[in-house]
Amino acid sequence: MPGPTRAPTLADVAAAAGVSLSTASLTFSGNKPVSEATRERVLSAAASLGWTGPNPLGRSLRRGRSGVVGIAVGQLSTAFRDPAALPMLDAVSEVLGAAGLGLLLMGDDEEHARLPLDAVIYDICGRDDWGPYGELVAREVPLVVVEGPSWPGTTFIDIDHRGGAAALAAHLHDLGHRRVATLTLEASHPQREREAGLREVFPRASVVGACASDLAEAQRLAADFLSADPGVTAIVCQSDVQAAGVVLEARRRGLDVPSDLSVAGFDGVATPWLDLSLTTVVQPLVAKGRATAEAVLARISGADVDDVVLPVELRVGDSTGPA
Amino acid sequence: MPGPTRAPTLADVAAAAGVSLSTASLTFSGNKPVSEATRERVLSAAASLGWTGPNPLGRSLRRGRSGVVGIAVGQLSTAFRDPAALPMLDAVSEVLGAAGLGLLLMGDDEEHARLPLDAVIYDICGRDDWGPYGELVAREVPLVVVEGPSWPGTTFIDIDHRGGAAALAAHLHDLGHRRVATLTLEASHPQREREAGLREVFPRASVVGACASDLAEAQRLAADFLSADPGVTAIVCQSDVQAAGVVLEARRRGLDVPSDLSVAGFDGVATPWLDLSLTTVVQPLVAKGRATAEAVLARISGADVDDVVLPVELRVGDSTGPA
DNA sequence: CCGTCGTATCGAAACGTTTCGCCACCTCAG
DNA sequence: CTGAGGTGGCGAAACGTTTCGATACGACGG
Repeated sequence: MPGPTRAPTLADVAAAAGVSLSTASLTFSGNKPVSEATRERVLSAAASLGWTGPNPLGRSLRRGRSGVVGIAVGQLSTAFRDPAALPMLDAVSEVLGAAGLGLLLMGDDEEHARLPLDAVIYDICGRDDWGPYGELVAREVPLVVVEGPSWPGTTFIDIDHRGGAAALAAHLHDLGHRRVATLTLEASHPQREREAGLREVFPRASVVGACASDLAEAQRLAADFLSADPGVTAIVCQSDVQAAGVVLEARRRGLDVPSDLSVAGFDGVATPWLDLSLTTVVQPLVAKGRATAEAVLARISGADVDDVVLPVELRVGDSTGPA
Repeated sequence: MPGPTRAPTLADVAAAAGVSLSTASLTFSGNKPVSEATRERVLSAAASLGWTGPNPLGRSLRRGRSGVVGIAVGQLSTAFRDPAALPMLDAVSEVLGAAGLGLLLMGDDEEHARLPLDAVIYDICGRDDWGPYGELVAREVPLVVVEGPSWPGTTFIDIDHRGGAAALAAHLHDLGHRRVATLTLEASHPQREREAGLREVFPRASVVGACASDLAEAQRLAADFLSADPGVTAIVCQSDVQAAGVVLEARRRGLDVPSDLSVAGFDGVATPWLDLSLTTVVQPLVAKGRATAEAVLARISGADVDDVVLPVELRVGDSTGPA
């Protein structure tokens, strides 16, 4: 009499096949050899019972792993609106997926710290700290921090913000620019490093403002700035999206880029809707994602992992020219 | 003698506090009252042992729930490049997060079906079917399909593609357009429905081509089409990003939008880099996300859930005008 | 013919939690 | 003083899997 019969378990399969629980388990895990005859008996028993493979919950408890890796990105829509986030996320997901791990989005709320996570990736460029961090450390969940500030007991994946920004600044200096302004990200590790790199060359660069990597916000800040201080010959932004906003705003006021104003970005992402190739610092997004995922895998397997700093590359486009 | 001592368990806490395992559990879950004296004893025992709350793995097995909900979106970078995806994702995440659930990204590989998932959201507009579906159904994992084709035993969340597309088409017809072309998404449920809506008004609309919701691809298709067939007065796209691509390409050829060519989109997302407000069909992205998440919650709790079809709204912008 | 080895299988013990049913005790009404 | 009712706590049984150590058995070399 069927009724609302509960899902079959491996024990049911074993019983139906007339073998022990352990043999049934081995049949599916393949961790030890099983004779062909019994293998077939077990498989057909499983099929006829409709058993669909080991229950992930039981398996997780036994193995001490859930196969789920959290990725903390702050507000989701903000994080993914930045086109730099996607190739990185893709690479992380690909490497983890190949290892059978899944990626869980950790938003703003802290509840997620109670979920079964094997490791957590911190990729919250915008912020310097984050709530559940303490709880995760206490639970000894491996932490991999991407472009974050220094924290004890975690692995870091970073890029050479400072070097890239300095190279870009040198490029502008070579072009004859002397009065330079910068549009920065909100206070954070990348913001500080990138600004420091710029100031190695232009110690007194003025500040347009600080905002997220958002076109409209950048445009607004540029509008205010250009109205007030028409004297600068170049604006260095901390993201390509910001730079695009500045370009659009400059044009709106009749300024030509780059002959009237040079504009530079950071990241090296595609901006197909802009008919101009930005001068920018290209960061290796895919390599960053891979390195992050590989650090996660290593930490999960208990290995010690060295921090990583990836190189960046200056790409000169059509948005910068002689002062 | 400390050494590499394993993490403390609730049983250790109970022993240290001199109470039974069950009492210790109740102290933290609050499922039954515990006297103030013992509560304090247990709490301080937990604190001194460094016990950081119930191990999610044990809890998951016992409760039969992991707290993780999968969301299948196909290739990640493709899915999230579409700006329509983000508000929806945000809303889903918010509602699920409030219920203590996390969102796990399921990419293209099928391994993820072996993870401990309480439910799965199918939001793969681009495709008509997907590998692990069968396995998930066999495991009786609740499935909520967003804008997908009909599948047995799943819950559907949809929008009124056809009605919206028809309303938009009527708007163009009112403006006097008679020769209309359409740029569609790749074959899928939304594509079919939106095209059907258009053909209610323009049965013989020609087809520019089909592509993802991608600016560059749309631009390329528009270029080919406009070179070959200059006779149409309006192009109806199946996404705003596509429409933006068509606008850019039309302008590149010296055509004015809307006086030389009317262009319409779908979705109602922000395109801040376009100095033109698109005529489009606005879909309620946040409501769609909320409805999806609520369906998931209901299905997880075992309830039967009705399918949902959300209304859309025509928004007339500056990209369409008299023929 | 006996000792050894390798292979296939099995039983039992984890993994860490929640919850069901029961017991002991205290209080209060009769 | 006694029985009823309520409260706080306890023991034990799940939840479903993997894996360790032991056992049975056939083959093989001496």
